[in-house]
Amino acid sequence: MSIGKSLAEARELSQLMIDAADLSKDVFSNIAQELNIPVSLARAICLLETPAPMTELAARLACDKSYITPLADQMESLGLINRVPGADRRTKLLELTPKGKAVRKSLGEKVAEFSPVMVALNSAERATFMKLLAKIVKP
Amino acid sequence: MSIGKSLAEARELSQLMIDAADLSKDVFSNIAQELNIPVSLARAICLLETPAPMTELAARLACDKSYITPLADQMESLGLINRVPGADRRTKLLELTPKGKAVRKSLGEKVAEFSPVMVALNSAERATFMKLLAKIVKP
DNA sequence: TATTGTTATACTCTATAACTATA
DNA sequence: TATAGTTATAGAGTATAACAATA
Repeated sequence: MSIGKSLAEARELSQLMIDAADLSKDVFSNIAQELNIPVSLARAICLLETPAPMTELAARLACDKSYITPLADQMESLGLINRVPGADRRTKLLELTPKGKAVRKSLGEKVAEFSPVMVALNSAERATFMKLLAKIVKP
Repeated sequence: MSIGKSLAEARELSQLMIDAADLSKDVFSNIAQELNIPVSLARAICLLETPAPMTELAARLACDKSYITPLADQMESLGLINRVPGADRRTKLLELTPKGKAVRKSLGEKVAEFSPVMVALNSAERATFMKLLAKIVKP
């Protein structure tokens, strides 16, 4: 294969992958918007299946802990979580309220229904896609 | 298939796809950094195979034209492009200098060599991957 | 001394709106 | 009137650093 060709292939394939990821994020944003939840909060809510310390949530979101405080403030003021005592007196767990759990369930259902990978690919294709993605991400 | 299972699959697959795209972007950022080019400029340079009006570059980068001016300023001050007259007296074309072309060539070569999709997948796998991505993005 | 969460601040990226000059 | 590029400004999203309480 010529160098020029692999160059073009690398660019095209990388760009297509980025486009697909962006599309997936856009769909998630739209789902969050329909539920009247800022998308940053929706992401956090998805990661709160069980109560978690704020530092742990920061790790899951791959962001700084200082970013979590205003996020938690917003979720709290929307009645989606409560700050409950943790192992320490330092630690606060973010725990979904019943309303928060309902929102999380709705998010999950809509993601399963409208996520581009679910809409565009059948079960066998998704299995293949998963294997290829794992190869790209893992090494 | 249970609803719970497809929900988990949707999330896992979407997240993996986003992770793969982020990895690809990180690799590109590192390549740009090694060449001492801000990544925003590197992206633009890749799209300037032939001289293009600034509005056209904005369209290719999917951004507002007002974002192009400072980008062009930086590229110009680094000696990577020149603003040359276009069809109109309004239009300016961004044209890579010899240095700009050399940087673009280096970028292309490194992308072809280090892009995660190229590193992780063989030719047949890339063909499959491309088809699946096209299905996700196109419809 | 190290860690949890908070606060205040600052930075990066990008867009909006108003402007100039052409068309 | 519409278009190309520019300018000034503003906003979203996120990080850094210093701090308080606790360990």
